[in-house]
Amino acid sequence: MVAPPEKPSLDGLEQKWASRWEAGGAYTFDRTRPRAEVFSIDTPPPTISGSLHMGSVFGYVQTDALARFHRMRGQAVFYPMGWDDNGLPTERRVENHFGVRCDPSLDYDPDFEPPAKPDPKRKIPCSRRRFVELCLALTVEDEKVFEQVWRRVGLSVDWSLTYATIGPRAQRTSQQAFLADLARGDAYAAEAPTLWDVTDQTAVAQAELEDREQPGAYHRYGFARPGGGKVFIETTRPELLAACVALVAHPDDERYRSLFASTVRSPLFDVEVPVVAHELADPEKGSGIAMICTFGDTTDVTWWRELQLPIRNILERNGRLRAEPPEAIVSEAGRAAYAELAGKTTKAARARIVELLAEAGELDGEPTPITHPVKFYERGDRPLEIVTSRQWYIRNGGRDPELRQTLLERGRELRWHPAFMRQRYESWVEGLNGDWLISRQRFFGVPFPLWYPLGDDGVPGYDRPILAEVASLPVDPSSDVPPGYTAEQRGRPGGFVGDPDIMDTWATSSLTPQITTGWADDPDLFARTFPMDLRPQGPEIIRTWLFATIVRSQAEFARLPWSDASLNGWILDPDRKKMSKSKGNVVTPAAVLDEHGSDAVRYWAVSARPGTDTALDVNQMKVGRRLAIKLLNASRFVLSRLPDGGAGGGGAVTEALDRSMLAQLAGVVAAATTAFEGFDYARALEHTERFFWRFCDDYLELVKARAYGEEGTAGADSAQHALALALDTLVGLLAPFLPFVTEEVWSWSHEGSVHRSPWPGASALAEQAGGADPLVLDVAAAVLGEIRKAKTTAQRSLRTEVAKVVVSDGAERLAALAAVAPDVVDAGRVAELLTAEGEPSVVVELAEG
RNA sequence: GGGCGCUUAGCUCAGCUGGCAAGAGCACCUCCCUUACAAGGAGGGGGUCGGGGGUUCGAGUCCCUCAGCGCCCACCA
Repeated sequence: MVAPPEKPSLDGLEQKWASRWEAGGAYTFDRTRPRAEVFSIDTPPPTISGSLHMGSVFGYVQTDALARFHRMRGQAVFYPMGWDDNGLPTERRVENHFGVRCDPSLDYDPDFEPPAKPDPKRKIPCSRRRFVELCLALTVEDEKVFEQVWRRVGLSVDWSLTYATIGPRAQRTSQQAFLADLARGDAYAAEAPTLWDVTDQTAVAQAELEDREQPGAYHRYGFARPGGGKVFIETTRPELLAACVALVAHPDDERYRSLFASTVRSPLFDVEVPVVAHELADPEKGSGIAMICTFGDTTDVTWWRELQLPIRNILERNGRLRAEPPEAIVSEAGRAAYAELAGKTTKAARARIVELLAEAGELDGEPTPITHPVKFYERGDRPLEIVTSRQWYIRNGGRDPELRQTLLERGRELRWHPAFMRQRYESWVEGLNGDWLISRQRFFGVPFPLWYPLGDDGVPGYDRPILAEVASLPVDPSSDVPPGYTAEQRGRPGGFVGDPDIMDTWATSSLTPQITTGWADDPDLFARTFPMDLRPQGPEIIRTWLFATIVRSQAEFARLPWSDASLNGWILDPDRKKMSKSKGNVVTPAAVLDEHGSDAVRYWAVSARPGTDTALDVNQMKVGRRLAIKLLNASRFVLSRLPDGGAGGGGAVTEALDRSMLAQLAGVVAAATTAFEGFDYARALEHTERFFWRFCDDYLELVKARAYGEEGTAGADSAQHALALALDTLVGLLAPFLPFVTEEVWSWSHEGSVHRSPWPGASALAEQAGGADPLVLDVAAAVLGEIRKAKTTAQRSLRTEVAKVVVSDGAERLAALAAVAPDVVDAGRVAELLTAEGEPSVVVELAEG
């Protein structure tokens, strides 16, 4: 306990208290507590290779306010922090940072050093193991930056519970969960057409897609009908003509009905393809009949599958057309035409085939420019292609109506804050069109814990994988040896090979509840923390993180992983655009924190309604700073009036004004508590803040003279007890929002941390208020307000003496006023206060001066 | 094409189950060094609550409809 300084200031509070909290273990999770007394939070692990921006601070601070509330309520708050460091974003960053690229065919060279001057145009190849080492080195640095900002804004996480998605615990959990999924049949491998990013050369999942409007053109050309004449199709992908396996029209389309079950011949390549019927063919689109290629888009995949068409693949994984033409092209002219396209990118091939079609007189008219949505990998910059490959999947209801229904029901069971966010979950689940593809042909991530035996012919036995033993996890099949084999047998006929892929980063992130609560390795902790209480996150990752987490929990536990989910809003720049790096409007948190201070920035974040998009508003931070300074000064004043500087306690509150104030405060505590219980931190703050200003502006002024002892000891005692009680209550109510300044103020009159003190209770206040009427304070404040107004209007100082005040009002309000008349007289410097029943009015007569 | 959210003072936003003579902060204007606070305080001006219809004694608050903005989802040849 330290007496308040003469001139309280916010300077230095952040460093001072952050280090004391750390040293004192203020936020350490008490793992002896039973599940019922634990509040566990499934914190989003930020992508540490991404830039830190104010949007992150925004959401995390809101969650922290909730964490602090629950901690003060006496719960053991389980609040870990994770770093999402695996996956493509880190690989990209490492490639650019060090000027290297991963070449898995290279042997490990421990002496390999990245170039001194990285050249983005000429990245030096390095082995997979070395590449992963570089990734790990860089992520460690990135994590430090994030941790510093989180500590700076005062997140009350238990830093001993930190994890990384590439760390051993996350790897073990991911692999163990995968093996469990595999055993249950919730995970499986399949060879199938998949969406493919040609730049990163990996498969991607439905959840990672986004549509982008792209310029394109309809190209119209004809297929030769059997009896002569042509049937014209329109396509935006003419370069896939060689991959065409059929034409399709709607079964009811009169124009093409006669062609069904017949065949037509393609231009240039002279390949015979059937004309088929399918409901998905839209008579309104183009010419009403479409080319089915393997594969131009996902509709092609549907047609190919449902109509059982052959596959005619012309696209390599690098996005270029294959060197050899499909076997179906037999004519010399056709093979020559294909040779013109071989090896070209789709874009170049498109340009060339248009020329070829035009030269051959096959193009009907000029291509018609259009813009149309094209699927992209969300992190990619070239359109996705579809290639057939062997991949791992996890069942997510995309092919199983029963599971889908179960997952929808889980979504309804979950309490969403705000509730409307559930709509996004529902539309996502309802729109699923396949299982979750979790394998990625990349390097920095959690490997699949299995190997394949090699036959005597050197061909992997994909249908009989060798699984890792759970006790051996985590394993890396590219360096570890499967049970029953020796290292020398790797890659040899009769030996084995490791599965080369890694898991999608969401396949790990979807297990954050399992990772943090110790599902795989700490049954005691697991029992105390799972299922968790709260999943806080951004709305943009409902379809990925939130959904995938429910999928995994449903598979393993057949239950929700948490009871509540809170969704924060977007941060918009002052022009109401969503902040993003590409727009160059990102403000770094460090700069903002430096300028305004943590409590002020936190105030801005927690003023925003849950789930509401919010502008980055510097003004709001200034308001928060003002509130913090006000708290310092008001607290200093209150404590200066208390005997022993506030260390004493107890005593009775007897005066009407004091009791009325406490009665109002009791209502505020109740309202704030209710709001917090409903995860509405912003409303809790609003109630508290409104009262706090009323307390400072009116109550403190009204009670001041009495607190100074000008009205005798009894009145002073009552004031002092009320002041002490109110101050402790207000500091407690504000603590979740402004942890630094409240801790400072608390330390002036208490030992220990306010953040470990009990959340204020309404009943103790109500007891001291003794059933007093909240109206009393309101009436007193109103009259005082009129007196001030009179002085201000007269352009006189507030110290000006008042000769006479005549208050006219109803009996009830006059009675209230009578009870506090001496306080009003003192605060207003009034010589004579008269009252009369009648229409409400306050007449103020200033003294001469 | 389906869905969700938003539209309240110049700006950023509250206004929860209908009672508001419409709020806060910032900005603007006036005044005040008052012994907690000049990184302050006291006051003031400013809004037909997006448009239109309806329910109701009463609507910013409920219903319908239209418009604009943002977002989510969708099999977009």
